[in-house]
Amino acid sequence: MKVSKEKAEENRQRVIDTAATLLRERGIDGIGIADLMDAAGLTHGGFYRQFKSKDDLVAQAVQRAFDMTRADIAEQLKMAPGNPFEALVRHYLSDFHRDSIGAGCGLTALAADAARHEDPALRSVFGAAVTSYINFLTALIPDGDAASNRRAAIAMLAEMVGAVILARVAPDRPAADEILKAVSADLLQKHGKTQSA
Amino acid sequence: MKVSKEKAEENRQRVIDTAATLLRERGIDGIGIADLMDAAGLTHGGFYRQFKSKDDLVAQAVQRAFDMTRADIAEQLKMAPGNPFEALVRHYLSDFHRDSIGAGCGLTALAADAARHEDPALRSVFGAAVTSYINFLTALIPDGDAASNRRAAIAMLAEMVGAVILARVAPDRPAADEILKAVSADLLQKHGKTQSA
DNA sequence: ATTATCTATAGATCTATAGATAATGC
DNA sequence: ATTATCTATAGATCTATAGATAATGC
Repeated sequence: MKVSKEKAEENRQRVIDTAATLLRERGIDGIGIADLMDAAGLTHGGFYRQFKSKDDLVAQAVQRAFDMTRADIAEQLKMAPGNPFEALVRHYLSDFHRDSIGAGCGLTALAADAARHEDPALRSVFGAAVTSYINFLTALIPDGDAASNRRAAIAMLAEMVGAVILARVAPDRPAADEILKAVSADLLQKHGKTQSA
Repeated sequence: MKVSKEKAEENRQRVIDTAATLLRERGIDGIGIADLMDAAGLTHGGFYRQFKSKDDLVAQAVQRAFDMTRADIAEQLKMAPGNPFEALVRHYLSDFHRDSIGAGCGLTALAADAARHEDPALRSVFGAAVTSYINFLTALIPDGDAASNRRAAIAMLAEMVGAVILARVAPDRPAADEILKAVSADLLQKHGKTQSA
């Protein structure tokens, strides 16, 4: 039953990865420790040697989700070196992002959940993610001076997060498509890019 | 123990009203029927004579939340007859809206939750709310032709919903203020209004 | 000897139902 | 007689813990 230290750490990481996905898919209150450990291939009794509490895991798993999204975005931008702004907009507002809650941005999946939870570690992870997104987008906007770029970055982040959330509850597929396309076009136009059809 | 038909209907409405608030505050999985009925001044056993299931109540309560927000917005616009667009933006992006999840727009409080629930009645309520918001905002935008106004309305809704959600998980109060102010300024500027300081 | 994981369970929830009660509405 | 609400409970969860087990790491 016991495994090597190395394997134990690997198991712990797999629990965090599994939770990062399942939490986004089902919400913080929507996944229990037994189901989660089962999905990671372990029994639920072993959970409390690796994590202090469910809140402890949730904070770590949400951090992991943001780290994975950040790496994913960096990779996407590397694949489109000429126009990182447009690449980001198209990636964030893609059908894939709308349809893959468990692999998508933690702000779209869990920010409303997090706003209700008081755990300081979790709140801190979300606060840092918002700050980090705003700084990242500010640097990506080519238009003007620092203050107006920061303002535009905040508006852009709100618009993208809102668009994905709304697309996920739109009445049907065409309505969801319309939301993502309208917001893509708005952002690309606002920052001086010609929109494609 | 039994009450009049009139009183029973009043009790049922109070349960829906109570749920409309508590669901927004605590999330769909965050409030149980016992607590809910207790908050409405009834015992939880009586619940199932009035509602088919928890899902049944949730759909009705979320509809009630949207109805209340719609009435609230109508009242706000009536108080600022000269400039309904600006009045809406300032109202939606107010500190009050950010701090009052239980009285605020259902899209900011529960859309991410709803995206995970498969109950058709609930999905239908959200789909209708998105459609209704878009049509309402389209009529409010003064700028141009129907197609571009609709696109701008979608972008505006996404931006406002995203801004309130982000402000609720911002790292601190100044950061939350900055988000609401930046998005207010962006929307008022975009549609030809001079922003006030 | 230590410890990562297991089985088993405590105690607190949760949704939903059964049957009793007592006031309404005929 | 009907029925809105009550008390009580079934059965399924949930978080967390206790103690056993067996492989690692000394």
